[in-house]
Amino acid sequence: MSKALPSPPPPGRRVTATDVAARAGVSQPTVSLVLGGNPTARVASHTRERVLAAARELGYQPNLMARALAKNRSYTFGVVIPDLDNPFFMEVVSGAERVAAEGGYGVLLCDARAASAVQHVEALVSRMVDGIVLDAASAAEIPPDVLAGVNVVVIDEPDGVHPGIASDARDAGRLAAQHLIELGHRCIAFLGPATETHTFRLRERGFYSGLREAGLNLASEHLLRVEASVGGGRRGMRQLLALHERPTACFCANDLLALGALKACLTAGVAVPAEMSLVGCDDIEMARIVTPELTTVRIPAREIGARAARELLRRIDEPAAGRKSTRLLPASLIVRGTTAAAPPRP
Amino acid sequence: MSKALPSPPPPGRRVTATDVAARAGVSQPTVSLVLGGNPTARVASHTRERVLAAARELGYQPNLMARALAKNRSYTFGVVIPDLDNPFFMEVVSGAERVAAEGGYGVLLCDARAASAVQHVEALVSRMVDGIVLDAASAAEIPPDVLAGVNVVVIDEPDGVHPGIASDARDAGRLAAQHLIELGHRCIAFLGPATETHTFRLRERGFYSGLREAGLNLASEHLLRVEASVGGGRRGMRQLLALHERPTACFCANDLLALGALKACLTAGVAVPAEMSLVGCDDIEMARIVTPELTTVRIPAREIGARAARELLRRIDEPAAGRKSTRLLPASLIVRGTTAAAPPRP
DNA sequence: TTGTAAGCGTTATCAG
DNA sequence: CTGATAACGCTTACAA
Repeated sequence: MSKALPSPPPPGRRVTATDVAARAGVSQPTVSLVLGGNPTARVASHTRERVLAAARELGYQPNLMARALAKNRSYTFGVVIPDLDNPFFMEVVSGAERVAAEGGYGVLLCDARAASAVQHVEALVSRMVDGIVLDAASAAEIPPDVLAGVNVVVIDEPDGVHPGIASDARDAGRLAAQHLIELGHRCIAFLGPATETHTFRLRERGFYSGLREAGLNLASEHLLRVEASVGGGRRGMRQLLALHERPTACFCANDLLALGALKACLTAGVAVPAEMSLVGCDDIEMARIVTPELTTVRIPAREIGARAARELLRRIDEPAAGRKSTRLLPASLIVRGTTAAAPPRP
Repeated sequence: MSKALPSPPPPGRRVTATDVAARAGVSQPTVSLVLGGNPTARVASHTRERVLAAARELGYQPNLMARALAKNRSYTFGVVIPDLDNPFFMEVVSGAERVAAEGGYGVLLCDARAASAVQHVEALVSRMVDGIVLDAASAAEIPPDVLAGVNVVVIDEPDGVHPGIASDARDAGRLAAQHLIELGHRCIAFLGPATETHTFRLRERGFYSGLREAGLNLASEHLLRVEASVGGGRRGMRQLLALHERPTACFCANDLLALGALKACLTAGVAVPAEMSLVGCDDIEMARIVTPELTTVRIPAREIGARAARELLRRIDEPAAGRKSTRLLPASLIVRGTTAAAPPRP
């Protein structure tokens, strides 16, 4: 009789802390004290063990929604991404998801194509997320007041108001320019996305300044803005190939564009890299799969996602954290098969 | 004095239904009635408007956590995926996210590489998700009892206990076999992933039966199981190329493998499709980017994800829904550049 | 050390 | 039609 088990194994409902309490013969808050992981709360090891045993036997799992409501903390992040079909962003998501999961956080994924970024962010706030990873393009669409008081990290856009994790986009552009110039190219084109995000502007500027340092200029007809996708790259390159003064090299502001451009060249019978050198940016996995393999500037996508999540975690613990001086992640040139010395002038 | 506004604009906290009630001069539950979207509850249009006005002025957004707790419904789905780096799964996620978002549902993304599928599912249940989309490989790892009472849809594995959305994997394999046979190939290899999931087994079997129908057989040395990635495909094809009796064609159980195989051929100087025909499976975007473009069997990934989410939505509304007789989504052969007539026998 | 009581922001069940 | 009142499952003072 010393071991009466007052409560029967639970009915259909999920096991609650109250069930555990009943079984352990303690009050419900005591269960919360034991299992809540609150380090300041000391409880007799005697009862602690009883509670733990009861919890184990019943297979208790705390209800995170209830906890969220009580603690005003959902242990969830939101991640808003402009285009899930771009492998670059998937890597960012993947990196963020990993560190979030390790920290016990869930990740709510939002594709900004399906609904507007504003709607997504509002929904996330309604869900009491503890932080949001936002890409630059989406961030730009959001009126400042809806982001007020939200823990936000912006990817690739130091907007001055939110902390951000960014790659050294300027250097990325410059690296591409320098590489092509060293190979002897003098007539170089630029293919960029039509979106006006900071990163792409910087890649472009870095590229220009790289050209300028070598005394080169970009003919306006050699600057093309297209949709940021494989299709866009294809169309853009077709246009460049049709030009009277055809460039001998092209820097594409991201790898999808570059892959499209490569495809357009091969389809048109233009030899890469013999007649056209191509440099991409991002270094997505695909870059190593095409033939010839794509020369590109590597941006550490996974690392960006991981850092963004870590930054959110940090700011949850110490909300006082001043806007950390956005350290830039380095970009690095990866020379593969789509670049070669410029053909001799005709 | 007829328009006294009792409550000042809200302090730092988020606006709650109580704030709205105070402002509208009604009780808090009334606010809930008006904004809760409950169609059966009728409220005087007079007060309804006052409430709506107050809500608008205050910028009220209901707290979904609180709602979740009260309604025992979180308006959130979980999606567990074995490998976020496989574009096929990203498409599945993308499709699921879209219909979830349209239905007002959030999506918690879980990468089964970061943590075990069991941990992910337990975490999801703790978060009171209203449904889980689970890939076959992850589903296999999960003890049945942790899935008890959970609204689950399994991707590509009719396991008999949970509803599933699946492609016609058997037919996919058969289509590949028939295509290669029609091209005159007689010595055909198979490259599959080492994982033992239903879909891949079926693709394999369908492939065999396609061969058998033509009186062909698969030499055991022509059956290779490798890691389900580009690298795996590369290594597998290298092995095949080194064989004394080298096959003239190969069916790869997914596109990543096929792309790796293609890469291995091109690297080794083996002409595709002249000396080696390749058929992939999935039809990821990359398939159209490589040169030559990959012949493959199309599996409608996005549609699978979308249907999985729709099925969850359906089963939330009518939990009685019997295990819908998993209708198979058709696979279709997409002939592109990596297949050609078999070379004449030496 | 532990139990009691209050509260998180909703929704649901009833009286009035 | 509307307003109390009681959940939902948890955390956090505060008392005992």
